[in-house]
Amino acid sequence: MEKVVSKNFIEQIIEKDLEKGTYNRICTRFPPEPNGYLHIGHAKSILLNYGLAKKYHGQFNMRFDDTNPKKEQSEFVEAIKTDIQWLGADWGDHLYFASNYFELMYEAALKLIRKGKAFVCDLSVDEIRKYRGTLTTPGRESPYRKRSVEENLNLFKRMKEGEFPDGSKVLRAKIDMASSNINMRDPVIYRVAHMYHQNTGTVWCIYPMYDFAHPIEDAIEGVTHSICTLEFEDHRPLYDWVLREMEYSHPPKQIEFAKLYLTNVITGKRYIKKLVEDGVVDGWDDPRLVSIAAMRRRGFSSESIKLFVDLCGVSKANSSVDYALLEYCIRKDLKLKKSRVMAVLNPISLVIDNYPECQIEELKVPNNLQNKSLGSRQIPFSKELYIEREDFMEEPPRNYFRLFPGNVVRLMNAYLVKCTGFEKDENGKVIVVYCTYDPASRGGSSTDGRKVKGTIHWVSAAHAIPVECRLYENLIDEEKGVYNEDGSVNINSDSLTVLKNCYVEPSLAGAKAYDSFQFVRNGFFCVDAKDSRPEALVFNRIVSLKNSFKLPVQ
RNA sequence: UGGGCUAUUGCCAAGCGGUAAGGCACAGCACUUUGACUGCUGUAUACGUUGGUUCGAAUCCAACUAGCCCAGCCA
Repeated sequence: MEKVVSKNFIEQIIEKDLEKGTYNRICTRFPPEPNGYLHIGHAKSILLNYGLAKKYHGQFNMRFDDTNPKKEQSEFVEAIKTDIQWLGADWGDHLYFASNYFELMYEAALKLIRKGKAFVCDLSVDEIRKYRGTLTTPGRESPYRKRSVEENLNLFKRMKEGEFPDGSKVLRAKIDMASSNINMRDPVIYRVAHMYHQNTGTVWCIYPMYDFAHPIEDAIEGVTHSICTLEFEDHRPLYDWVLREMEYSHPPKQIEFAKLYLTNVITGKRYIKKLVEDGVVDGWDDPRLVSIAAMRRRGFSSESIKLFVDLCGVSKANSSVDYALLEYCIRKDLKLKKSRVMAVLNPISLVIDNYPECQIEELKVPNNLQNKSLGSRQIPFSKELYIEREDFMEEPPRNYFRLFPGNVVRLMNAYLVKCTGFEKDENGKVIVVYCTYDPASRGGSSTDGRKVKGTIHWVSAAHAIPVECRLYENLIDEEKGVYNEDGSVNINSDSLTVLKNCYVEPSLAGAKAYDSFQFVRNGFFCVDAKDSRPEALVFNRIVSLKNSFKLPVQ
């Protein structure tokens, strides 16, 4: 696997910290909120954090940031764990839940109150918003800001005891209502929410806000480098404020990097959710999406995603990576690792005139020509085959070197055949192609030194397994761009093509969990190993077929 | 004159005052049991703009421009 030679800016920060002894050993973390499925963007964060911990012999923590019961479900906790494990980010014993720190956070809040740095505020949501001011005008102090420490202590404890209804009171940090950074204008740090929490049940009815909880979570776990995305940059002063007020001895530092975007691909969780709910796609793992589950189903290996993330790099510049890079990564990873089998997606019959009527040969073929260690398999060869319709042309253009009347091609791993004729139906559509084979060319090598330029794939008609094949194109209509003015997305109506009349070689028989892939012309196909419908092998197009046959420009 | 951040080729991205790495994409050649793969070659007189400092600037300074983020009791 390729190595990114240069060091990204986070690695430079870490190395400096290690050098200066700011930290003896680093600790990173991935802190998802269990409110949905993970996607390729999260993979960048996971692999970044895990990779850093590994590279610098530190620790990687998995932590569910479950401080808001309104949005979280245990179903997502399991899905996220599955995805992260699949990606290979091993958290060892370090699996944590922010909700397990609720007691500590409560005490931290108490400490803040005692220091006179927090107060209970009775303002309503709307009032708080009005008092907050705007981007260009300072805010005004809450009338409750001057409550005594004792009163605040008393009120906050009663909030915890469940005495007050949702929305009636909040705990706020006492910072600076005139700050140019709106996050510092006495931010709410605790709210009342009488509801069931997926981890703590009904033990609590007050929950800490992200800005208060996160630095404490990091500090408790001994996280040194708290890596998050750019939109949290404005929160860093507050993150540091909490750490300072709580007087931690070796406080973590927050570092922000740019999110990963893919050109013409929907990465926003909000949009993905809508596509799932509207039935545009058939679930969170629809192969046209870039959720981890979808990519896994489509046939991406975790190694390919790791490669992709590495090649994308880490910076603070907003950018959008080309999907072609992802395709490159999966090709690169699978190329030598997997067996290549044959399948015909758009079949046309090929009859070998001089091949004995009832003869069937078992040909031994290598599983991967470039990797002999993958061994070989037997596939049947007979008089009647299926070949790809595009591999025959009645009147070939210049430089076409596949099958046409009079031309010789190699049937991959089988024989050299010469096209002798063809037959059309009443509509003028070619239905069968005739040829003769050279028995001496078994295996595909000519005996007389002839150079055969064309090689095509095939399956034995009598033995091949009929399957349904699904070709997945970009879900987005690239011509129109991703988003409309009203915020809706432009769906490509041809994003899923179901080919009913496809054939795969018999070695794939019963392969309901077949983990292999297919190399057809320039196309790269994976057999869906996770498909729950064994009657339908699903082929996922990973690489566009746009280059499958390049006619010379006339 | 609200604050914060960013700007290097079609797309990512190194570079940290000494004369523009690398990858993807693209093009050409060679090789080839799939026109793939592989190998080789080519691709920014140019670093958002304009000034300045310097023997020397993508790197330092100034001004400007463009884009992204922030006014949740979300994370």
